[in-house]
Amino acid sequence: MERTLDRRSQILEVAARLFAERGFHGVSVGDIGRAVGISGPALYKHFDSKDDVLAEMLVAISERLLTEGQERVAQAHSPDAALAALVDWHVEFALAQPSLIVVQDRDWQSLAVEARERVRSLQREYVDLWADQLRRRDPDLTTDRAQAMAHAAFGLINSTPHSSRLPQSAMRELLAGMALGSLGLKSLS
Amino acid sequence: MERTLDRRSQILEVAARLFAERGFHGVSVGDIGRAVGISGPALYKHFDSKDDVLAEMLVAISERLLTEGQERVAQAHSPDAALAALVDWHVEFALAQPSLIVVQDRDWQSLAVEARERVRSLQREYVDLWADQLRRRDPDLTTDRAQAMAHAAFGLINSTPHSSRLPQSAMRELLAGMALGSLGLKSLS
DNA sequence: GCCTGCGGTTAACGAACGTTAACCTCTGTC
DNA sequence: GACAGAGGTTAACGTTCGTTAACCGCAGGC
Repeated sequence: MERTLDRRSQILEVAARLFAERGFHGVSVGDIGRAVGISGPALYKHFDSKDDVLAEMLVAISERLLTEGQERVAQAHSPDAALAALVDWHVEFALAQPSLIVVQDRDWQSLAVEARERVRSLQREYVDLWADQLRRRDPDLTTDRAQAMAHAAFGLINSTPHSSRLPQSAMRELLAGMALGSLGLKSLS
Repeated sequence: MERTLDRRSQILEVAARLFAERGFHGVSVGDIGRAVGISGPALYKHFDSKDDVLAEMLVAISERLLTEGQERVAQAHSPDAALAALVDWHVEFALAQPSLIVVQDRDWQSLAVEARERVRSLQREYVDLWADQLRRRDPDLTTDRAQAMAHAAFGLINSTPHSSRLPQSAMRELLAGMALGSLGLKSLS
């Protein structure tokens, strides 16, 4: 069954899909309500506002990406292993939650200031998690350059919603291989 | 001076910047008018509708990316050289027109059916331009996989609006190197 | 067996949107 | 020097939006 998540989670899930398809401003609260089987203003029994739905969604993603990323880095025994673990994690997340990935880099600008700054700060920390490992591997790398490399790797991996023709396992292997290649790590196969 | 482009081009340019910042649905015709120094409905002296502005913008980008890409491939003497030329071209375009890059992959879904299909078709052709060169280089590559690789490379290169800390020439070199690395080509330096 | 509160409903609101209408002011043409 | 058209203006339109208000049914605790 599984469609008996509590309403709140169900709304978040469905709203993510709609936001990914049409953008935050392209989706009305009526659309969201209809998609979960309630109608319009009932949404306000669960959230303070439409902006709140987006905020909760984006803060949750950013936190999840960061904390799981930190854990995987902590368990790695070399910068190369850490980077491989980060790539695997990001690929896994992007393949499992393509809608969230799309919303995260398309609609964060629609957040109210407070939530926006929280999300930005978490994202910066996540970028730096990658950048630090890159600089441990190559101490000549400047911080700016390492951050730009992390962003580029995210862009590569986050492209997955744009090309869903491949089976998931093939896509996972392809994206991980390309990401490692782009960062100058030798791919396994 | 140069700010005496004809109004039409000026509107397209300014609208691209606004759409990139806030999304198509997050920008009103009043916003666009204000940004070019006229007010609201005056825009209709130059375009049939707000959708028309977006359509013209996106069709122009897609055509430009494709035709210049085709020319660069035609002048290359090997698949490797063709891919390097495509990477250089895409990087150059993304650095010169970050707003257009953002709008192109964020707001194409807001297009009316006709324009949307035209843009999609041009984009498919551009993807295949890349995919064909990848398959000439490695005949074992399936079409689906080659297309996914092209999309991933676009994602990497198109990440440039998200990280503008580096000087442009350093960014050009970084993105080109990473893109080639992701595609399995040996980078020059 | 009442009552409280959760999760719904429909109706209504003011604001903002895209667009149209009506009008004005130049500028170049015959 | 009348006139047409290009490119502006403000006022006004209908629609849609996010949100609030008022109301209702039902489950669980006392």
